Amino acid sequence: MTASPSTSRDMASSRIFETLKQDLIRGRFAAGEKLAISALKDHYRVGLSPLREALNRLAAYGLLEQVNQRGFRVPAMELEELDDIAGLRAQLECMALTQAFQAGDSEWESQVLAAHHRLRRADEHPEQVEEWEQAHLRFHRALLASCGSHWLLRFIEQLHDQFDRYRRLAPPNPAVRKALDRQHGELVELALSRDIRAARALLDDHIRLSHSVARGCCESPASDDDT
Amino acid sequence: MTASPSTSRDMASSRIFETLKQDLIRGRFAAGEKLAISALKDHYRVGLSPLREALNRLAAYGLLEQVNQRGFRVPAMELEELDDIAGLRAQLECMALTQAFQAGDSEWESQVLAAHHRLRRADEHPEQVEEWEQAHLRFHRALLASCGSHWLLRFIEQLHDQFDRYRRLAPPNPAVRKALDRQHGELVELALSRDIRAARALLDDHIRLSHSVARGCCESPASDDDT
DNA sequence: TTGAATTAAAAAATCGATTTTGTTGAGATG
DNA sequence: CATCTCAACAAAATCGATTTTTTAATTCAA
Repeated sequence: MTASPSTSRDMASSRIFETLKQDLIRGRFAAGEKLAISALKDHYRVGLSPLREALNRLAAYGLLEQVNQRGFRVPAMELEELDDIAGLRAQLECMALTQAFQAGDSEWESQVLAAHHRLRRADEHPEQVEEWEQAHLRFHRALLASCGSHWLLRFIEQLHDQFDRYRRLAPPNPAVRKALDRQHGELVELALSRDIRAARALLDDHIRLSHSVARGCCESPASDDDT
Repeated sequence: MTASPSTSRDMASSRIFETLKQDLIRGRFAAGEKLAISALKDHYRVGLSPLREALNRLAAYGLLEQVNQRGFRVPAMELEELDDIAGLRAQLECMALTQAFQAGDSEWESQVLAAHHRLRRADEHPEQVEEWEQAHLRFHRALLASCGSHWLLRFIEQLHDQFDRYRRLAPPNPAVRKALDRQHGELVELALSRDIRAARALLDDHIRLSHSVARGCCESPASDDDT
């Protein structure tokens, strides 16, 4: 983790927000589940006020739904919505990629290379899923970082989080995963050579391929795991 | 207002959220201003908990900034950001327009016509600014409503709110306003005839023109007005 | 037996008070 | 004279209790 230089310990509400956000993306809660607030309070060992503030933020972000006078629930997962998310993600990321290639300087190139290196390292430890997930997110972030549009990056991040919520539920597919990994390397090369056309096509393919994997999320009986 | 059939009175936090959202977009607070929470509490006559929940939602939505341990502040207004917002808005709305034209049925056509009619009616009462603003927002919403992408519409709405925050601060320009109004009518015609190419060009122009007006937000000494 | 009405239990939303943290300015120190 | 320290203050964040609303269970009448 590159962030938080010990000087800035943040509020309880921010901590619980991050924790809940990750748990929602990781699929720790069932889709459509109604969240029992006092149960969350006990489980995460936080007070009611910070917890409710975090829930409100998550609802505004789209990772929870707030129903009038009856609390919060985890959004349902529907293939139709996944298709929407993936399609829009492809369009927005291709848009950002073009701008990133046009505006990117050598500092950007370095960051992309560095992020890719960390991703490959994370690949070597398949047991540390969360490390890989973080490195993967950061690689895609680095690739588009120089696009110059704060709001575009913001929306892409939001879509990525939504997308991952589906993808993480889908059964892994080693063959496809290998192809996806290869594409990461190819994206780096195309970034360095500033081949916009080829890179757009590749990124579009990349998201499409990942999308096809994520679509498996609604089949398997969600074999649970981990900590 | 078409919503809320008396049966569903919503929570204090939702009410204060809507009120604050509107006040932020209308420019009732100075850009960069730090919000004094207890002052807000007194002014809006609400408790601390619902108020804080509303502030958290607004921060997640992008209409406020939350600073670590020192409360909330109104985001600064920068021309650079306005350009970002307007540019992205143009791209996303043109994207949505294309899809809306392809998927729109006769019900959609009716809604567009109806929304346009209300907008023209609102035009006749220049003193009721808020009525016009609402009708205007709803017209643009209706035009894209049939695009089929929940998330695209969501982002467009968010950008529209951000854009209006700048536009509302800019001095009015009756000549340009007239041109913009004319474009609304032309958009309706192009929608009915499904002329995607022309409509895209027109919508792009429309946003660009509105953008040029909004850019005046940083010059004038913000002569205040209304209620 | 069904179904509307009542009420008891549970959960969410809100309030008022407390704790924690950041800010300011007076006085001490170099 | 500038800078540092520390107390007093102000503001934000959090807690625990109360109020409001929903949900479920149960009763009573048709």
